[in-house]
Amino acid sequence: MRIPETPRSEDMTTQDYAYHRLRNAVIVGAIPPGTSLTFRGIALEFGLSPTPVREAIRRLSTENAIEVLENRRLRVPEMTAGRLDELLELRVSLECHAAKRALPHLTDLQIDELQALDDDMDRSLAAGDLDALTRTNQTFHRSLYSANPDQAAVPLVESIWLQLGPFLRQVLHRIDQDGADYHKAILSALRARDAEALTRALEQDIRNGSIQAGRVLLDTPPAP
Amino acid sequence: MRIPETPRSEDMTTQDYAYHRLRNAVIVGAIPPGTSLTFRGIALEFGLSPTPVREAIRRLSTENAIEVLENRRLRVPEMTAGRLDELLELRVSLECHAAKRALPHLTDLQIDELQALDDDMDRSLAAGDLDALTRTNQTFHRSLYSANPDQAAVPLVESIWLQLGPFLRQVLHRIDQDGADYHKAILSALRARDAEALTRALEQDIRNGSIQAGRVLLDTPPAP
DNA sequence: TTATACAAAATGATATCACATTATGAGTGG
DNA sequence: CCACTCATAATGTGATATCATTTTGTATAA
Repeated sequence: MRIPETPRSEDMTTQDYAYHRLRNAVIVGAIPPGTSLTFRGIALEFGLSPTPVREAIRRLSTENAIEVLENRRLRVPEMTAGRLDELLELRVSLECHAAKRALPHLTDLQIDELQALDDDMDRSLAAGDLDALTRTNQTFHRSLYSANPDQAAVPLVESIWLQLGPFLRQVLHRIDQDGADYHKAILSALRARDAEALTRALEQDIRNGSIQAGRVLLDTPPAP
Repeated sequence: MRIPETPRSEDMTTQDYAYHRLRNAVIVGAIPPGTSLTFRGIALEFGLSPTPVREAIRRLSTENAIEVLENRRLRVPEMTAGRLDELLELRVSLECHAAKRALPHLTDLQIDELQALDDDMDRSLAAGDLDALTRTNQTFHRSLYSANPDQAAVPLVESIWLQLGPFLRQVLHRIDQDGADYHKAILSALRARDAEALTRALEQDIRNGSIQAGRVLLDTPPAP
């Protein structure tokens, strides 16, 4: 097992570092679902003591990104067709709700910033940098919902992203084939302050990944 | 600061005990929002070492039940009118979604069990046991959504419950005045397999607490 | 070959300790 | 009465050690 390294700023706590490194590993699919992990193994690989690693993993297990089994093993949960459908419908429901409630708070300046993020994504796609694409896509959605100053949905959405992580990642290289860029539709809806069009575009943006992810899931049944 | 004790079974891990005891304290409102806590203070009060307490609090902060500030202090977040509204609308959106997706999986037997839980609540209300009422109410909702075998919404809903905890608790003694029992309406909608009526009843059930909580919030502005 | 038993190694959990950082409060000067 | 300084206490963090439990691998028996 090889977990990608991530940058660590000097004011970052060890526990935080372990959390972000593991989180990133889950999102980019570096830990295949079902892989058996141990606290001590991770601590050894990270060159840390078990204490901060345990705290990091407890946080991730609270977010349902990692399962803590009773037999002293940790793993990224397996995906099933039913769970995938459930997570995606939850995403649609939650993110449409969050977007609708953010809309009245959005300033023109903020829409410009979202536009810039979308341009970044176009560049990442052209450059074939899927990691950056994933990251910026999440920033795009997060920024949108965060326009609502009392917003409480983002942490929940992030938990779902974490659970979908490995699969959406696998699917990204197919999405560019699709060509349909729903972010453009989202941006026009924002500019027009059209809640109806906004949720329609967002729903398509999410469901598009859904269909593709479904295909990937069917192509790669879980190992026996 | 006095944190109520909670039962601890012998197979329960220390960290789990600390988590559940703190969680309960938040839900029953034993820790007033804004109260300043420390890891070591809690460890001392619980008679435990700081390590498992830290893990427990990290879990709770991931669920947004407790804030970890940079100035070495922990606290239960203050409630504002905006945040309350946000949390309640999120509850409506999320729980209606979860209920709709649970409905096709619900068996008659499971509906009977929900009916029994509702009867329990009536008894708790008559006996004036608000703690039991709170607990059983949550069990009612959780059981409903959990009928969906692939359900992923319950952990998210629980996070919102935790954030609303102290306020809904304060409000409970007013709700019995109201007399309207939306759980009865929920149960008939379930029996009739009527998704429309189900979400309507659920929405009212949640919003009812909403209105009452709003009043309480206005009655008790945060300390200066 | 398969099943069982058992010893050895690995693991999770948690208390303790050491260290750097931060808060606190008394004392001082304005 | 207020602002500032600074020594002391308190705190968060993380490494280490210990213990009970579980897993694992090997050897023995069927």
